[in-house]
Amino acid sequence: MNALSAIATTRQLTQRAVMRVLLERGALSRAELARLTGLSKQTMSEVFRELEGDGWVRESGRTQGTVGRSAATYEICAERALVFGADVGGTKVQAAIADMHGIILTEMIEPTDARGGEHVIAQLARMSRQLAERANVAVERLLVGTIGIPGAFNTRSQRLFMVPNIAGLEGTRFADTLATQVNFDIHVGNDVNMAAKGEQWMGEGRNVDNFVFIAIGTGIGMGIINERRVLSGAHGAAGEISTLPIGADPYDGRTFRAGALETAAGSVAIRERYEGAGGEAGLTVREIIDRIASGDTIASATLDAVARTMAEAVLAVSAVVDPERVILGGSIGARPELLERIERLLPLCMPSPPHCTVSELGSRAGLYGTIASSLDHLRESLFRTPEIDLPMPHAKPVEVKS
Amino acid sequence: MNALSAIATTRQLTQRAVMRVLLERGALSRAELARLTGLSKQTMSEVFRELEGDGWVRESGRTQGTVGRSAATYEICAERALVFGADVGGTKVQAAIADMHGIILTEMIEPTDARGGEHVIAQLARMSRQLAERANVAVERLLVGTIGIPGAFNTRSQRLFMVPNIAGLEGTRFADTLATQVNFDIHVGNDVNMAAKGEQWMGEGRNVDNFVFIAIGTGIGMGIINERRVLSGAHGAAGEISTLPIGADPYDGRTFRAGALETAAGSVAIRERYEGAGGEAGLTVREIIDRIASGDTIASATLDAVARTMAEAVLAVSAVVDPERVILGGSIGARPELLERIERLLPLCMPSPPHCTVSELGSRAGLYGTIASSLDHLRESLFRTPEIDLPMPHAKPVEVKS
DNA sequence: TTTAATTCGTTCGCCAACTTTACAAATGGA
DNA sequence: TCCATTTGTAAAGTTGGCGAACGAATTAAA
Repeated sequence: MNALSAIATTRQLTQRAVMRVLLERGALSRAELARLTGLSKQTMSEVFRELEGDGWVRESGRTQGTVGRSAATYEICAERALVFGADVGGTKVQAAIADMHGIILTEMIEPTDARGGEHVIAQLARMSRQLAERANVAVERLLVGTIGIPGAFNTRSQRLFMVPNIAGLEGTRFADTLATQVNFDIHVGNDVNMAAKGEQWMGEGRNVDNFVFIAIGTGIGMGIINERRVLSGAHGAAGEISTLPIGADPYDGRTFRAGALETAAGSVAIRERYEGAGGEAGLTVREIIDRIASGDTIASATLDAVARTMAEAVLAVSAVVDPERVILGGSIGARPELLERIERLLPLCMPSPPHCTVSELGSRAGLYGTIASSLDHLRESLFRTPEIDLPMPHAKPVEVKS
Repeated sequence: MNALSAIATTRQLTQRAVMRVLLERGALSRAELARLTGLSKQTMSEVFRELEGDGWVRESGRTQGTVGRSAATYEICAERALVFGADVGGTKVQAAIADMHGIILTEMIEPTDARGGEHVIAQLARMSRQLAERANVAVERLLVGTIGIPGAFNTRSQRLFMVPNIAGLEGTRFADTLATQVNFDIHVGNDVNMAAKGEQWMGEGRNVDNFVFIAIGTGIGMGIINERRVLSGAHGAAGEISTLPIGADPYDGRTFRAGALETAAGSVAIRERYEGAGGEAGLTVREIIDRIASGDTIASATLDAVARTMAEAVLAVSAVVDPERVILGGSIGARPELLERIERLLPLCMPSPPHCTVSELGSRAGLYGTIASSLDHLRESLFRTPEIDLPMPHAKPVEVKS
């Protein structure tokens, strides 16, 4: 609490309280808001004068039909503050901008700039400008952006690690660099974590406080939502379950890099397993799974084996973080044939298996997650009551006196 | 923000800010505090008059040696609010009370009431009274208590589950029942989580934001500290790693109850393995490990195998929650012979293993954890700035407009 | 159509909490 | 001894919010 602020914050607090309620409940009259917040009507009038002056709210109509004088209702100017989100993959970039309600105004997809590094960053900056232009809004309205990337962003060092799929980003201060080019706050997250966040916002994870999103495709990754928040771990590597010691010997040198689980259940493993069991060579995983319907027993057995491994992975994950639900995604994870098998196997290896489903948002989960994350940060910065926090050291000397 | 509060909170906020700084920095003068908080000297004087009147602070001395008039310094009356902590095990109960600084005033140990259920609850209530009496403080000063229990406490239903070691507690509303008998807030946590919290406060987990505490004894359990907070999971079962599918086949009916990992690396498994390999029958695990020093190769090989399994468990845990550090505890986990072996094995199965250590607090970790947890709750209720929170619904309809 | 009841939103007077300015009191150093 | 410096209090002013009262608007009832 700095000089002058002690009192000045009071008004800020009430403004924020009003904005929060308004964002939640939609259009409301001043009198209703006074009742909801416990503030007085006069205060409410004054607060609204200020908020309206700053463009945060506007009159939206009048109440009718009830006894008594009709009231003016106010609503949030949702486009007063906008957010940017982009899901950067090895091949394509999906990006969008949304207003404070999370309504997506514009969205676009283009191939990831193959030159990587600075070029990708410049590409993202350009896309944010283009999206604003197309939506016909001032770029200055963009206040927060979140980028999902297949890699680990170390929040302490502010550097990106483990980004094999995009050239020239390893070890860069990605967020800072981009932030200087776009003039708004940038947050960076792992793409699978973002997909999990997307499912939390708009998909199978709605109203679920603790769940995991497992993406099974070329690689295997997981995003953990714990108490409604993304769990990142010490180095931003939480959920990197490709290395789980399941399905293959983790001490084997060949599994060291890709990880035991990925070696056993990734798409390469599936093809090898299928071909090794006498299946036709050269098929994609999608084609192999498609063949199950037409009675290909080798394909079926292959998927059985994968399911058995993945069920063990679900067991392992449940043992550690105890999710309420498991959402499967990715090109392989989204297949109902796999879900079926996993659901059959789980009760055989654990007493109370978590509820399993398939991703609701598919390839859009990551993009939605970046928007959701941006909205979180936006609301946090706009509406959170500021903590008076000098860090409170936790460890104090203990003397046992008796 | 409820009725009437908007104004009333302002002074509360400043009082809390002052208390926080004072708790952190120790004795300070009013002028110093004014500078630190940014509030004016007069406000500070007034706030101190109030705090002193309520018994929260007292004059502790005067500054000397500096230019200018000497100032009166104030300190927190640490014994103004006390906390209770108890670690309930199958055989014994460790309990203590501490002041606001975490200084333990009294502590005691007694056998767990074998009749279980209500009797254990009554025992805890009595112990809290006895401890207060012995420390010569009024019981009314006790404001918060935390109980560590080998089981899972479901915060939603407020009921205890999976408490095989203490009779008559399964499914009870433990916290509520105890709270009515003691007249202060009661929080309940898993004993291993509490041990982790203890290590965070006073042991190997100091200043480590993300770590896990693995207890290896008769059973195997884990407490996860994520971003400085205990990670509980959806059903309070996070960290129940005895069921990890490692070291034994999880689909095997025999491992279904105890869990694969525990079947492979618990104390029963160690004895069986040792005897199965031709070791002397009837030894305790402690004795088996002790024999390694005197050249018992069977004992050494037995522990090698356990270490190999536990290293895989560490790998699995790291893959999921990415801890910065792993702390080993429990009668077996605390043995340096095991740590040595695990540390040798980890680099063979994972690229960047977490730092591993042995518990610093040993059997006191759990008790310390309950005290730390109580202090957290106490400080939260006394000093946290209240959030104005009508829950902010996150999911809003999205319309893709373009 | 008139009147009553009800609700909205503003004005007025007041309070609580903080700030700035001013100043007396205490203290170490020149 | 005097002075610069710092502490702590007093007085006056500012900001934000509250309750009461009241006019305005609107529906319900007479």
